[in-house]
Amino acid sequence: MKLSVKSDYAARAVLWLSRHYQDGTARKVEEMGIAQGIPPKYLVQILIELKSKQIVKSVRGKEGGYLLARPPAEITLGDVIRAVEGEIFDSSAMTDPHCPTELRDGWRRVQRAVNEAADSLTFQQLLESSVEKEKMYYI
Amino acid sequence: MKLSVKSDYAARAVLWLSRHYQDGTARKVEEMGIAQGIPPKYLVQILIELKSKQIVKSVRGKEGGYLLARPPAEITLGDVIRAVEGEIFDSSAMTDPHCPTELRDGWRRVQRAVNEAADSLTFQQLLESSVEKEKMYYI
DNA sequence: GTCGCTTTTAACCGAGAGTTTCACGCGGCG
DNA sequence: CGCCGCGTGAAACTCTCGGTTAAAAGCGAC
Repeated sequence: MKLSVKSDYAARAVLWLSRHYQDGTARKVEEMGIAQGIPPKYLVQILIELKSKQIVKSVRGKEGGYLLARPPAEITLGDVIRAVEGEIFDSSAMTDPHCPTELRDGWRRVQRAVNEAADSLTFQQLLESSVEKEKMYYI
Repeated sequence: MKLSVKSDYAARAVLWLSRHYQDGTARKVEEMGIAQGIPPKYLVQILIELKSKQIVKSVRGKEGGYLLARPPAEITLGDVIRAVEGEIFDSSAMTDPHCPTELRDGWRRVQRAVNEAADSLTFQQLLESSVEKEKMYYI
């Protein structure tokens, strides 16, 4: 069970946009891609999916680019993952009739756990966790 | 993020062996495969991995087969998944230096959540959850 | 209007992992 | 010794992921 790079890329992009959320100005895909080590041509696809799920907005033309559709505090890690991947923690077991129901309940239980964990983590918190760390250095 | 069928198969196999744990007699892989809807030839490979992780034992020769290496109460869902897949919830983000540390901490957090969920679920509990359900019918 | 900059969309492709099957060697029980 | 079922490696097959290409279209400036 491994997380796709796509989800990681998406999260990086949103986190990066979160850092620039204050100024309310759009950022170009290319800039974002280079800054975060993401192939820009690939990043485009991801951003489009994020846009269709109302997580980011876009403006066209010169001085165009992307920006968050809502404040970082209202975007959770779960939102982003679900946007690019379907349901977090999918499994063929969920639909396979051969899978015993007891086991399916088990899978659902860990599924719920990962969902709760991902949904209780906003990008605002991620930002603050970084400044939290900087404070540590002052001690 | 999706669970491989392999993990599902492994869990089904262990659950099935758990049901027959009492009699302490070995069960053939063919029987198990057919009963659980798992390609027997594939199941063999899975069982070998489970055996190398001390989750099941095997006996050879006629009347040979597989049985649990320890009671169902001492086998967790996490044990089984880790046996056939490496670490549960792996991600390239964990090692990629381009991934911001704040985000990496986020990933680790959900990783911990899924690990705890999987480790706190023993096959004994899964078995009991099924009889639990039968009791529901008596109401 | 049109030129240059950007996003948007769809189609495409290579690589690699996951799944499944095959063939054959080996080990123990009767 | 002979049978039966585990043990193991490798071949074939499928499918998704990661990434690229190219064309279409919106927006602003001149």
